[in-house]
Amino acid sequence: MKTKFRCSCPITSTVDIIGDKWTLIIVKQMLTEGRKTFKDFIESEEAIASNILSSRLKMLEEFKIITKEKLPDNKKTNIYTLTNKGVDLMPIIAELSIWSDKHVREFHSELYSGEALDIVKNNKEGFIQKTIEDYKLENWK
Amino acid sequence: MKTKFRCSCPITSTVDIIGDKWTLIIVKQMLTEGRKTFKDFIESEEAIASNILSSRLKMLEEFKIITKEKLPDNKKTNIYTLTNKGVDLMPIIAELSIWSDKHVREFHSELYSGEALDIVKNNKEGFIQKTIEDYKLENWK
DNA sequence: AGCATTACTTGCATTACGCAAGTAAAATAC
DNA sequence: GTATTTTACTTGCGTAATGCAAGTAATGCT
Repeated sequence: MKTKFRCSCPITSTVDIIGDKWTLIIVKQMLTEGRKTFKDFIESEEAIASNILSSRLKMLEEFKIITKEKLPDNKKTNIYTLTNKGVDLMPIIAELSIWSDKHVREFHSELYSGEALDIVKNNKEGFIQKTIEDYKLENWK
Repeated sequence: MKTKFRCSCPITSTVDIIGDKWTLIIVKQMLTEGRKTFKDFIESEEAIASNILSSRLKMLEEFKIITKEKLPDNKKTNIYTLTNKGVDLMPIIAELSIWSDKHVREFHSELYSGEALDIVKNNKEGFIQKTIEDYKLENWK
């Protein structure tokens, strides 16, 4: 997986990295669903295939968006953790959810409506900061 | 091109629509580069292939993100215009540029640094609103 | 010791993307 | 008014990304 940048446009270059069907979904699952192991991701609602997951985790590590480590008392389970670069994707994820709530519902009536959506709509910046803070407290011990 | 939604998560559903290599690039070109015809997009720096462009424009029309029309004095050139749903993608695009400026530069040293980036960093909300306003004034006559 | 779990890899089918060429209709040039 | 160019595509084909099912190796659990 060698990412080639199409040009020098910052927007296009970000899409070159995270512009696929799975990368942001994995980051979302880490930030908002507490997933951190291979198994966690495999068992998610979106049902990513294990080969795709494997290649994406590798790519995310290469770009320093996540780190991979083992806990001292378990030599089997890998723990994937978002770096600062990774949690900084939260504003993008928040905007995706806002756009969805406003414009996707029309085409997808079963879209989830929950408390988190109301919070992000009423206090976007606060929600982003709190999600990041909570993630760090829980995972950056 | 039939978009199937993977699940009821708002974030995942937005990625189901715009999560590919080209969709957001086309929207960016409309909002920030003034492109509006097939030719405009073909001639862009990113150099999209004409068959991909064609299929994306169709998809964007189906999702009501853009409209297609002809000017009264020209029966050949189609004008593509962002709808309200389309311009509402601007916050996502702004966040992509911010993340890029902060975290992509490390891997892509030729990344463009321009006035627009400074503006978006200093006054994100203002920049988003002004870009949308300017687009509407120019294209929604 | 034996079974289950975790984190993968491998093989193959399908869908997305990239490149080159071709086409039809309208606009422009002569 | 005929010829050339322009615009907006489509078609064909090769490569890359994704999806699905099965297999594997090492660790942890009983």
